[in-house]
Amino acid sequence: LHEEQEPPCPPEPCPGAAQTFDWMRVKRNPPKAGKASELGLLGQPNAIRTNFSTKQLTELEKEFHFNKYLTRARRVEIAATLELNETQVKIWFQNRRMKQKKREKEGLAPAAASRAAK
Amino acid sequence: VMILRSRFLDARRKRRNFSKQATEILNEYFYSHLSNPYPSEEAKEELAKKCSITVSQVSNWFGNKRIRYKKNIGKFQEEANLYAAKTAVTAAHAVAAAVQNNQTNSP
DNA sequence: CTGCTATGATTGATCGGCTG
DNA sequence: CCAGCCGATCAATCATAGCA
Repeated sequence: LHEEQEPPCPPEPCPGAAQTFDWMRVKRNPPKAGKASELGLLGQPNAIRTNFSTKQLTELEKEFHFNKYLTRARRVEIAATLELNETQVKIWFQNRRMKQKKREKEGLAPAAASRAAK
Repeated sequence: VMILRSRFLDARRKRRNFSKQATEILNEYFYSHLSNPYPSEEAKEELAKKCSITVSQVSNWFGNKRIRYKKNIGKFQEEANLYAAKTAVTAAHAVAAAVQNNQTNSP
């Protein structure tokens, strides 16, 4: 357990002045997903989180069980079929793999928790 | 519209609030590391054990806490001061020990 | 019971680092 | 040099818990 104390005011309690640290200023660039073509108007960066339909999720899930990883060809095919861009399909698989790993890890911890304990 | 987004009522999303003490521990860590509230994987495991929750839950907690804190710093000011004071006591003990150990050699 | 806020979890997408 | 992946995180949203 480490800690690099870099406080601008270590000795002074700084009453009611919780400063603003860098992490509080972090701002993510708005999502650029979606298609500019379907937006007659450009300028407005589609900065909205895409809501996948149940049908799209079902197909993606089905494909995932077939292959955890996509080939370029398969990705293009799926993107076209589901009306999503390749990036969205690629990202979906990436997130899905992480989700899978997370599930596996948690599904095998609650039961066993005594050996390496100490 | 049925709001089919029901996601099948995510059975697992039937949460329970964490225990008062677990929240206490998490907040203590958060506010004592306010300059960088990003616990390492090891720290998360330790917190998870102390709070009797999973590492993922610790991650979720910090993720939500960071976002919500910076979204409205003012709303957490009270809480921040409360924990700041608490950790200050801990720090005071350390300082006291240091002083005591330092009084032997003073010009 | 009604309404609103607090909070844990989920997830599409971003960020930085590493790699073939 | 560059696209895809990983791991962590963000940010918005969902659904319930909790309280007046």
